[in-house]
Amino acid sequence: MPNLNDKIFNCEKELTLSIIGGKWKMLVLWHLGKGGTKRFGELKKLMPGITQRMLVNQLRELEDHLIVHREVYPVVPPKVEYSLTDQGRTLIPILDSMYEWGKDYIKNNLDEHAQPECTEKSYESNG
Amino acid sequence: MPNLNDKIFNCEKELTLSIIGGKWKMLVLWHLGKGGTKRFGELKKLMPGITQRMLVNQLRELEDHLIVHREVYPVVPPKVEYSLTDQGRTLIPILDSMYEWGKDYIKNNLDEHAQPECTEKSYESNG
DNA sequence: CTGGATCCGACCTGATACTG
DNA sequence: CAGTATCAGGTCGGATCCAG
Repeated sequence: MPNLNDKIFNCEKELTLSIIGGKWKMLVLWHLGKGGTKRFGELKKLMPGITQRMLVNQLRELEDHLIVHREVYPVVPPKVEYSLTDQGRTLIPILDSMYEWGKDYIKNNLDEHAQPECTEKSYESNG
Repeated sequence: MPNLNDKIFNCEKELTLSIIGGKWKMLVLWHLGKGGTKRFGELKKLMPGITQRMLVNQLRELEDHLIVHREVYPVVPPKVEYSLTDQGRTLIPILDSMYEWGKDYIKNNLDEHAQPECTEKSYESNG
């Protein structure tokens, strides 16, 4: 069992989990998968609760794991764009499954009259 | 967006993640899904690295979330059996996806000559 | 605009000892 | 056998300040 960053896993499921498991990683993946390439500021705007530090942090880890691509434009007002790699895109179906499962879970157990916030499947709005 | 245990989620994916996201939860789910009902001691034996405290802990959370069922037998040497609920079983396909993804990830990126430990799909050995 | 560096608190995880 | 109680360490997440 290979390890990722000096972490040992009992199973490859845990490797997968460690890649998408950060508090904000799935949200990043979601927005990138759904809206395509985004600038740092755009992502930040899309995730109201996140701090800069965390966004940079999560983005970096995703980049290290070859899930997102970081394109730096050497212009005077710095401009950096983030997008999913091909490999990152393969994660989307899993996120969708998790989204559906979570939705069902709410329906079956908590069953409150709350409206989910991520109603779009990531495939759709991307074109 | 309902919350689980006083935790707020940005999306139902995160609710799902919070249910399977514990360090040992997926392993528990895996063993229960693959091997069926198991006693506490059996689970502990199946997860060499885990401590009693953690196993109890993870099992309790899974139970609270209605993912595993806990059957207590009032006998002199205490006997407790754990099994997946119907709802818990619906999580297995997601774990399988994550397993497959992780396996591919290793193949494509780390590509070491290590042998995975969880080679069985949870469906197979259970039925 | 994008992100680095630092400090800090909360929570998760773990080792050990004890109990019905 | 199956837990509970306690104590301790480490990692994660977050606020704030600084820089190219």
